[in-house]
Amino acid sequence: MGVTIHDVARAAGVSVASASRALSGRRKVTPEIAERVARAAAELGYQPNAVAKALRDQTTGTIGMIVPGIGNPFFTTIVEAVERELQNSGTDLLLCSSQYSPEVEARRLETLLARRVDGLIISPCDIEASVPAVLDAARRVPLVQLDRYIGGGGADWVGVDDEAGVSLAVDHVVAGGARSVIFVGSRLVSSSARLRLGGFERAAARAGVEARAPLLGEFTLEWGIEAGRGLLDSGPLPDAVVCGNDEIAVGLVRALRIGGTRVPEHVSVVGFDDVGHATMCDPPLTTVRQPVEEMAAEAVRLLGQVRAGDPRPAQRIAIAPSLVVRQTSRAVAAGTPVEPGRKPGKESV
Amino acid sequence: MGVTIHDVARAAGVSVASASRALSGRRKVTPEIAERVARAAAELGYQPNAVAKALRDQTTGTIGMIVPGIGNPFFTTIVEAVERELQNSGTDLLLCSSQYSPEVEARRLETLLARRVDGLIISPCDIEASVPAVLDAARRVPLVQLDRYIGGGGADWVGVDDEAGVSLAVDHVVAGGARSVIFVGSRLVSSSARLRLGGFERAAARAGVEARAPLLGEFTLEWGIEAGRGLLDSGPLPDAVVCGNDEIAVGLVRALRIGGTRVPEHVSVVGFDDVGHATMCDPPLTTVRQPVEEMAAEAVRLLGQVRAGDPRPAQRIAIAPSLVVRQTSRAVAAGTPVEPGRKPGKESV
DNA sequence: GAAAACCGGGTAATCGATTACCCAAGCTTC
DNA sequence: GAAGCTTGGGTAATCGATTACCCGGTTTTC
Repeated sequence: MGVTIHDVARAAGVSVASASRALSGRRKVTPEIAERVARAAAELGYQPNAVAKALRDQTTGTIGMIVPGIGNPFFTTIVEAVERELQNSGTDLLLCSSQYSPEVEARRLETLLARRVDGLIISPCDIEASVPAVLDAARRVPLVQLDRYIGGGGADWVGVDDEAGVSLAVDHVVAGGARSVIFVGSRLVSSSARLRLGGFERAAARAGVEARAPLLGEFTLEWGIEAGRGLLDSGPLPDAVVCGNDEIAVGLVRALRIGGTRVPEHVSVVGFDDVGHATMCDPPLTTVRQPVEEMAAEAVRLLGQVRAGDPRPAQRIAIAPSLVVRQTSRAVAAGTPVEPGRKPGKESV
Repeated sequence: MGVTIHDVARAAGVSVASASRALSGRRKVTPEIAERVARAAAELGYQPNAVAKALRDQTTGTIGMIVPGIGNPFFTTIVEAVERELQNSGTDLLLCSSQYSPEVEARRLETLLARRVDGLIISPCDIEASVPAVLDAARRVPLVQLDRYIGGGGADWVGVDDEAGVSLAVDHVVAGGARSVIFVGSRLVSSSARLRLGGFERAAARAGVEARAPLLGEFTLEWGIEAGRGLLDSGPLPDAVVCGNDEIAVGLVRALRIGGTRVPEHVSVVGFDDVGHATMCDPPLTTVRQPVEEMAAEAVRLLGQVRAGDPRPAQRIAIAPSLVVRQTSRAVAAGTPVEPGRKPGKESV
């Protein structure tokens, strides 16, 4: 291991400067030297040391990305989109997971900064606890928040228009005849969680329908199942459930159906994200689609413009989502009156 | 950006050597200097440049990991396990996806080697096409294959005993009364695909049951659904289906049930991996569990022992899997509940 | 024909952290 | 009291690639 440009230069019988120039082509060399250097490099299997290059150039050609977890298909999808976006720019991605922990997140930020990434794309796991580490990082290096953001502004952000997305969902189920609706989402530790709940409440009020007290847990299938059971156990079902993401929606649908409730005949369910298995579940999920490719492209573009510690006020770029109607929501035209879902066993409240 | 140890030394009024020693503690300094340096470093917000350190030390404190895709929950699970394993060793992980393409994989290997990772953990996407790049990398840096491996040996490997796992599955369905079985897996581009099919055929022969011609596609839910439809369309169903992984199994179960076939009453289905949503699907999936934590621990341990280009013959460490019986396979003896306290056909988490 | 411009090659500085090596001061030891 | 040891600080080399700067030779220009 470790053939350096000095070895190549020696083998080719030239100076390191000539070897470097021949290999990089940044200054002309005679064809003969070019040829000798190329041959020597090939024979020795020379591969430039990116660490040395990074030190000299003061740029590593890498950008860091931190997401809350790689078990969630939404994040893996967006990571893949960012990767694709970076593909031909020659920079590559250092991917980290914060494991939904602000402490781990802060540590990851530290090491990425120590490794002198040229930029950072982060989806901060906690709207409050993530603030200091993210602001500090934004002071040192170009940083763009993607999907989630920290409270108080202070760093640029690209994401979906969560409120608009939830409004689409609410308006859709109301158009399908729903008079009572409920939101099943995650506890309010992230911006997404808050905006989606807020959007839900405003949209329900605007539509003049009954909004039940929301159920808040995690962005997981498990929580969806649990919430579905909870709904079944606690009196008459609402006409529609708007979920914080697809994982919750899939779990919820499953729990409802196992409990004997028909979806969408008894209850409409709408998800959020449209990634992973939304199309593949049974029945296919009506959901709000996040424009992941555009979000990734926009994040990368913005990152190229941001300067570290720029005093310019932070931008927030919210991209419009769209509703994808599949089979967990009632058709708009169905004017049949709402019929209460079948209650299993228990009576309550 | 960019406060160096020189700045700290100047602010503290000492030499860079003293500053370095005070910060690293690798040689004694007077308490007074230690104090002054610590204060200067804190005030300036000094953070050592990992790039410079790496160049000087000839070690980066990173290991690279390449998996075929981060969309597959098996790979994200094993990545998380490796991350956990590395957590307290101070090294961190550069994660890459080869996107199931040997060309992308070769490029990723190049850039990881250029960045002088201290080691590599890779699940090569193609048993044949991945060979040259992986062997070349193994010559330059300690390398351990995890899960999948390349043909012809030449690099150490840690994984599950695929043959034994499939045997468990076959023996289980046979014990449940199956007389005809079929394998639904992936095309034979990876070692896992080949070993699982081979194991299936041998186990079926040993058990003396009819083995139908296998259906081979991708390790995806989509392929599982397609294969399930294919089974329904092509004459009498076998008694049991052994799947190449859980994604396939979940898709297949869904397709069968939508087609009116009852699982496990008409057909038993067994998956492989036991990650992601195996427990959460309906009905919960009987599957072969890969001991992911042990595999990750073993891979990291082995990586610490491997030398680059070691002429010693490559090791293959196959860890024994276990069968997790849930509700997609028939009970071994009629009337015995497979999971005590749970009724088949009723969902529980 | 001389000055200027150009061309292509080499030497050494640079990036930042670490540390081999040197040196001065204070001890110990006989 | 002199030789030797210990202690702790500073100077400069090192890692490898790039490039500012210099230099000798050739070509161009007036």
